[in-house]
Amino acid sequence: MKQSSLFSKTQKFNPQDEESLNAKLLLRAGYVYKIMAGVYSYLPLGLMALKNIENIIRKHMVAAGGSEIYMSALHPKSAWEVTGRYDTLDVLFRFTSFYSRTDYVLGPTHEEIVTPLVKANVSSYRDLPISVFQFQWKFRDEKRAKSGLMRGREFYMKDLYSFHTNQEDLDDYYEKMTKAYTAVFQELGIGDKTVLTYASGGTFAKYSHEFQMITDAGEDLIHLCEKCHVAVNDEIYEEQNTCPVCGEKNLQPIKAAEVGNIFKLGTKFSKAFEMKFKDQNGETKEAIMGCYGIGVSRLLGAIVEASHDDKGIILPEGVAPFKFHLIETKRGLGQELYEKMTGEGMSVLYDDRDVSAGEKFADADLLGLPIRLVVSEKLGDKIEVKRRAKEELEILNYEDIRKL
RNA sequence: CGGAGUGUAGUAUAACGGCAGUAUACAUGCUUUGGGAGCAUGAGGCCCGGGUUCAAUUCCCGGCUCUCCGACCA
Repeated sequence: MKQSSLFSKTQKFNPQDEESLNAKLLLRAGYVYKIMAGVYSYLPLGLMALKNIENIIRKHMVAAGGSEIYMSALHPKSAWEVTGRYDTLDVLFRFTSFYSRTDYVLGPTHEEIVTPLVKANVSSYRDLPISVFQFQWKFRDEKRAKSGLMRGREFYMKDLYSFHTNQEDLDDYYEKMTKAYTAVFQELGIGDKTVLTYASGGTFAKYSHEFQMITDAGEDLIHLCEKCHVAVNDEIYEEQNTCPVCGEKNLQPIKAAEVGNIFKLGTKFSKAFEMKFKDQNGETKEAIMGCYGIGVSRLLGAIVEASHDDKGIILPEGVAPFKFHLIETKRGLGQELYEKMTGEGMSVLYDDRDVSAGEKFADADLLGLPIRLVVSEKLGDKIEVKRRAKEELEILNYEDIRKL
């Protein structure tokens, strides 16, 4: 894409009413635009990055047997009355139709919607297990939105729900999902910083598991076992606690941001909605459920928190909206290379704007695309290559670029 | 929701009880082209409501907004 036709623009100054790094950088770089506290519009670069994260997650969910669906964000009050959460869930956005005086809910999560849906499509053990997932904007009336994309009132999330005939089958699938999540964060480039964390399990399990990315920008305190790369959330941690895997006593307290959460729901929702099936013996049983979430928009914020320098964002290749950022020091100089590269299917943002070279360099650092290419008169046919995450410059031929 | 702060142009900021200034971005022209270039010209602004005052962007009260701390977080 040509940068001259890119919708968003960079900003020279940090916004004065933002403290968090991800908000400052993403706003300045023109990835997002702030509407109000905890609510952002996604501009082309931000949306592309978001979709890249989404696609990586989708790939692993499909590989784990998930079927992608889309459930409405607008919910009837009645669904939430079934579980009693209409009255008890404080983050629930409720509103009333001006015309009919009907009450509605904006979906903060989808157990109340997915359970009746699966009920309508499952009647036998032969239909199970089944897992469905979706990507969707969720709405939660957070008392205090904060930290840029990290805690918003409207946020993008992947939520997957699994339904099983028995506990062992849920346990197996839960294990499978744990592996899938690990693979997702690895592919997103934050695998080293993201640890499986034991958290409160609710009524049906001893633990739930969070995937916590270590960062000072996080809200959570976890106790890390450096040997096993797992942690215990402070909310269930007690002094005598040891690593749940190896028994190590000295766990390190450290701040982290929750980027994923997997949870065994048991029969809580299948009971409420009477989501039953007939087993081999013709007996009627309630399905056993699990749910598995990943905060997609929060991940974009978390990745920026984890990967930046004083000049701007440094995006991992799987997330970056483009792989290459092509800069020309004189107008038109990069045109030919740009056409050649896009002709061969390479992902390149070509800065063809009529601005000074200095401004282009500064913007390239701010946007944080993985590989910067420079063409100039002094280089001739050669191309200067610099990785955003590194200092070194290389002067290469086109053939070398192709190998990248 | 409790506490603290904040609010001036698209963005970042300054000053002031009496014509609101600068930088940047924007428009036009010329110059320039490897680290946010230069000159000239132009357009653009005091969160809302009330009070005090001859006069309020400025002081007072209330509201709203955003940020931070806390509480909250299937």
